[in-house]
Amino acid sequence: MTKKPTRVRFAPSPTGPLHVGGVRTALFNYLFAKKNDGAFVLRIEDTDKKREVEGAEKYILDSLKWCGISVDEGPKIGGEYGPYRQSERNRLYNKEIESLLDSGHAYYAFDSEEELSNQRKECEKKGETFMYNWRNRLELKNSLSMQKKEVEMLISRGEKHVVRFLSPKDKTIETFDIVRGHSRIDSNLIDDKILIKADGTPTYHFANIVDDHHMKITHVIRGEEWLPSLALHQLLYESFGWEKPLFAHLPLILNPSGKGKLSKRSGEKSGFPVFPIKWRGDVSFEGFREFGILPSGLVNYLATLGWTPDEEAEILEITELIKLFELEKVVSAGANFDLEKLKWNNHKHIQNTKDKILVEELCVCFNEAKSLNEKLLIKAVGLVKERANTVKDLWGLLNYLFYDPIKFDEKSVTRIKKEGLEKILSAILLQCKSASGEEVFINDLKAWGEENNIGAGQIMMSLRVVLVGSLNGVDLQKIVSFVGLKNVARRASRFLGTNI
RNA sequence: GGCCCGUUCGUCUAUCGGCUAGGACGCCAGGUUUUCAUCCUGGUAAGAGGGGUUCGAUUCCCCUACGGGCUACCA
Repeated sequence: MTKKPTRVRFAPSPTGPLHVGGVRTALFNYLFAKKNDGAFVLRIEDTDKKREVEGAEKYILDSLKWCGISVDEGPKIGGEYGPYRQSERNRLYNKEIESLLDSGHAYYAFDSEEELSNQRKECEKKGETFMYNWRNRLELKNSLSMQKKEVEMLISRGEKHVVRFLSPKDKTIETFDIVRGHSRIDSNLIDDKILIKADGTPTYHFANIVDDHHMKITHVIRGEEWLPSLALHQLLYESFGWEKPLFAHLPLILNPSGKGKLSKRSGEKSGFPVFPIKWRGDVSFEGFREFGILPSGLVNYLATLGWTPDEEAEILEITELIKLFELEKVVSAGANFDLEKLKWNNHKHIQNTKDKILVEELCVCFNEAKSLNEKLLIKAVGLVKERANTVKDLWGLLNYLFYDPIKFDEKSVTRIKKEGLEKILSAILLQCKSASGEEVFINDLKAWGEENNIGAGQIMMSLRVVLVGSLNGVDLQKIVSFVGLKNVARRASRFLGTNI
């Protein structure tokens, strides 16, 4: 038997910016596809035109691209099984619903939304849940309870109607999920879900099954929020007589406190974004990119949230993640989002990233960075990057390499305000004028200290405060070499002017 | 409310019945750094509770508790 080629899909609906939960779902699909030499399909589930948000589809594409997740088939990219927007596949859904109607697995229903919502409210009053299924379908307005002629009449008259799935009675549905294993569901608890809405468009449940089948999807990897409808989906496959794909439901990403799904609000509360890149809509939201997170860092962190590679390595590029990925090893419990660990992960990725690329990302975060000399900026980034957790950190870390300190840290200043400070400062100024050059600046200064009986520590700390504004920063000789003697002299006289 | 899923250090997780419960983040301490950070070393800290099954349960089963998800002509 020849194995069918692996095909997975990521199927977001364009109702707003894609959030990290979605990014992780896409990532797991992608890793699984690439691991198995398969195809990663992007399908836009835009069946609900009311909720569609302009720019969302582009945002999804841009986000995936930024993360390094390449799409094999999808809108704009094309592919053998297109179109890849559900709104462009209505003909297919219409054709397929006919077959379910013919086989008796689906039926027409004429109840208005208002009627149903009233029923729902009444049930609620009694503490019950309204369910459209075997219990009550014969008391409602549909092609099962009405005469055939009447139904035909209503339809030919253009009466508003939906198509519902006829869920079976007294059946046990055995479901299988790669991360959760086997489960049994009582079909009596399933309702007659609407398959085709009154406007003629399909609902998620229907379009999803039809598309997965026609797009030859072999593995459905999606969020846990779909687990409750797994039985329904299996029933739908059976009704069509189609072979069903394998399912894997990913655990949800919870907010840092573990209470509830990670949301924009919970992110804001904890001070971090939940979107990959900047969203420009009616309101704009910052993304992880603007927050200073590298795509490789985000991808690495997200991949290990709910999955651990066999190897001990924790810092992995996407190509390595592909090699190690195993869907079977995905954990089943939800995971709290931990900013600290993301930052640590990102710190490691910064070390592995070329300075030039870091500068590009830095310019995304700070407009001001664009006005600096690129070559110098690259050099500066190389000097400070080992201290940075985020790209944004770099800016604060390299500031003193380009700008004279404006403020002097009080604590640092008190620490250097000792006997001999003025002498040190004049020595520094004098040293700047000497012809021996900047590369031996520190050595010469040390020698001067020895001759004058002033400790090297005091000299170095003083020079540091003069140059940086506080007791922080990279190796002093490196700073001197970077800024040049002219700047050292200016900073020293400025310090003299403001602090002495 | 009903249904579904889950529960190991504060957090992410390892363990496929033998455990002195391992690793990572964080935190703390020490070392390196004539500063700070990085880095290195060490430390801290866990099986929700109760019943079974078993020679032996973190691991298998049941109950309870807690948490999450779903319950739309949204996806």
